[in-house]
Amino acid sequence: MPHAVDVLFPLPVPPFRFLAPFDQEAGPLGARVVVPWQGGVRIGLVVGSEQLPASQATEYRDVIAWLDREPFLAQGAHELLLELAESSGAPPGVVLASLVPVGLREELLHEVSAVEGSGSLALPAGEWRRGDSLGPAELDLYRRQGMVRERVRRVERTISCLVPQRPVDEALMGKAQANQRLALERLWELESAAGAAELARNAAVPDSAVRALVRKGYADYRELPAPPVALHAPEPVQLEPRGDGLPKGPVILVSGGLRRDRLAAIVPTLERDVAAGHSVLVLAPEAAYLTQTAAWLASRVPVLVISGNSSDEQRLRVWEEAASGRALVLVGTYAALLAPLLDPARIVVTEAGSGAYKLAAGPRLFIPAAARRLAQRRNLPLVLSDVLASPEMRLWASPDSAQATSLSTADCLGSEPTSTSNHIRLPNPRQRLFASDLSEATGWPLGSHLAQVLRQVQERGRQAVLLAPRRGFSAALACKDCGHTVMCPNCDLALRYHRSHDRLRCHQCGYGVPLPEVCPNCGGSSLAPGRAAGTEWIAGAVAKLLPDLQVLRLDGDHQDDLTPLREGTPGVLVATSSIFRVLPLPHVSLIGITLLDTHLNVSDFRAAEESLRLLLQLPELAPGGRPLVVVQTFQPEHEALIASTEENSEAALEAYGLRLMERRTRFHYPPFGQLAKIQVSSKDRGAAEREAARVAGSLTAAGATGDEVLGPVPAPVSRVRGQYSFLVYLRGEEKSRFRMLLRGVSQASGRVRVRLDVDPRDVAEFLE
DNA sequence: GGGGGTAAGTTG
DNA sequence: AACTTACCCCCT
Repeated sequence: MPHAVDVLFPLPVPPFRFLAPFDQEAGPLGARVVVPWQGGVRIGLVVGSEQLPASQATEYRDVIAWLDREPFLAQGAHELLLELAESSGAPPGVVLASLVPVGLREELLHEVSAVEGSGSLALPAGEWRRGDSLGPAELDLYRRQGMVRERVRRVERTISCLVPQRPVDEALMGKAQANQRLALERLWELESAAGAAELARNAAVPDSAVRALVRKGYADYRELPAPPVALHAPEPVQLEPRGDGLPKGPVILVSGGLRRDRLAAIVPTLERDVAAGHSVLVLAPEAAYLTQTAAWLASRVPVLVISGNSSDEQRLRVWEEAASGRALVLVGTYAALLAPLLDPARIVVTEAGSGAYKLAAGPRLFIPAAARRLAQRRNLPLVLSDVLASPEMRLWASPDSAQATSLSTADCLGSEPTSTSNHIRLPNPRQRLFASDLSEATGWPLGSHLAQVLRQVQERGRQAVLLAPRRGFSAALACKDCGHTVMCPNCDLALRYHRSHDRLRCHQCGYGVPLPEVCPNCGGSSLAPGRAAGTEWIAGAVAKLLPDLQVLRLDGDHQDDLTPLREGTPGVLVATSSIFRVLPLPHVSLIGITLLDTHLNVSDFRAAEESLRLLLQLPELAPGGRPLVVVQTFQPEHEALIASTEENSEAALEAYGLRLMERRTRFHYPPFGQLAKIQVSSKDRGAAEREAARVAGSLTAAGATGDEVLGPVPAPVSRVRGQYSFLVYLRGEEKSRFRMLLRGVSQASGRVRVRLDVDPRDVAEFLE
């Protein structure tokens, strides 16, 4: 009987079916295959197979070649991909594309030859020719008639680059050729671009303009040899193991302490795993944490690293090394989740509550949740560590969370707030924290309390870090006469004022204009910065307050060299949250948060928890020291702030953690209820609104109640990059019913885009 | 009619 | 996503 396989591609299309030819030995599920695709070939992953009656065999095309004899990904990964697609509402191919960073887009040499007796002028029999020597239509015809044999070979890795061929000339000076001219000028500046689409993005022109350049011979593709790369080995940093390993159990929590402490509590177990010949998968939320985690682990165990920053070649090397079966610890971001580790002992998710684990594009997966599914599927122990145990972590660690989907919190709440068998609580570093009530303190953006301790920093020759909520000078420029705020032409957002460049810039779309001299609304000359201060303003205020002290800045626009601070020179650093991505500053004695309310007031049910996590992470900036923390806020009595300042912090945090759980249960928020955000956007406001109403209507028609469907409502930022957005929320108690309703939401229809986020991390945030 | 652009449809 | 086809607009 003919053997059919279902093949998944890293594209937003469903799996397609092909026939496994008799003359080739078929590989297993999870192997990669090469199949006919448009005018050429493409690599896909086998996710299913079936024996077919001979009568149906003619409907499908043949697999050209099997690339693997073993599954290409971690055991069970092909099933996990389909499961994640189902739970996230994204097409399975999109999940594949974002979780598997290697092996699916490799360059292949495709060759064709005529089947005996069917030779033609275009394709002589018995002779192999390059596949692209036949036109797509011709190849398709031969394929349909069974007249062509095909084979593929791996080729030396080269990079196909778009390079300029001729300079801009007269023929491009016309108005109609403006885009092409822009693109060509950009290409000469860049010297080469990774492809037409990339150049088009870079030069902000439609990609047809770039294609026109290639057609006219101004630019062409060139194969440049890929530079050879070695396996990247992290530089080890000493880590002293702590305790004698983790308890046994399906899910272990490690909370409290510094990141180094949590890793130190985990590392004895990893050493034992490696000694027993096993490998371990360790996940980190972002590249900066990954580097540090890998460096610590490398001092105790053999470590491999894979991240979004790794090159294709490096990832491929890591993939091969992982599959080799060597006992090692693979440290990576989401790109490591499906790596083919042969015999893993466990999965460790560091910073497991971090919002940075939420994928920002493609399927909006929350990686710790995906890791949990993988661990469950393979029956592997899962270790979750974070400074604060989130409600998700607590639920997953509760004894019967595997069955219970919308369970009562009784199991979680019933446990004593002391150490349980599967939850290691490390002592939190004692913080000296002072909440400065902005309704009492005078001065802005440096209130009187903060100013006072800053003066002491100068007097004593110490260092301070001030955390600002945004970069730039101020969040807006407004007219004092008419009240007009200068807005972005593409977005429903105020333009941010950047004083150092004398410009206004949009932080959402990148639009920028020189500082207007008069109000664009009333023509008056009373434009002034709004009160929401950014790093530039705060740095200026510090310089004014402490004229003799060096003031450094660290944000997305501006990165001062921090070496003087590391060496102990007195100074003040004004930074955004990007400070958490650089190495710690051991001499800091004061940390100021200029406005905690920006965090507290985020429109999300996790806002308080995230604010507390921010406060608890502050000691990471100066590990070993015990800096004074001054928090400016209009809400000094906020529970998150109270929880972090309690005398007996472990007990207070435990109590607060359980309160968060209880509240999420009561309001049926995730993980105790289901929540999905559906964002409908279009350049045409009316079209977006109508489509959103249609989505909400179709949910209702499918049986959703008024409690379950909320909206449509205009998005809090109603327009971004020229796209108007409306939001519909779907809530639910029972998972299967929620999934059923969600399946009815179409992903795209014409010029209106529908984007789905199951369990959103920020309920109001704009989806890219 | 040719060139540039956008929209819509297809890929097995 | 990548690519092809259909169609509209503008210029000469």
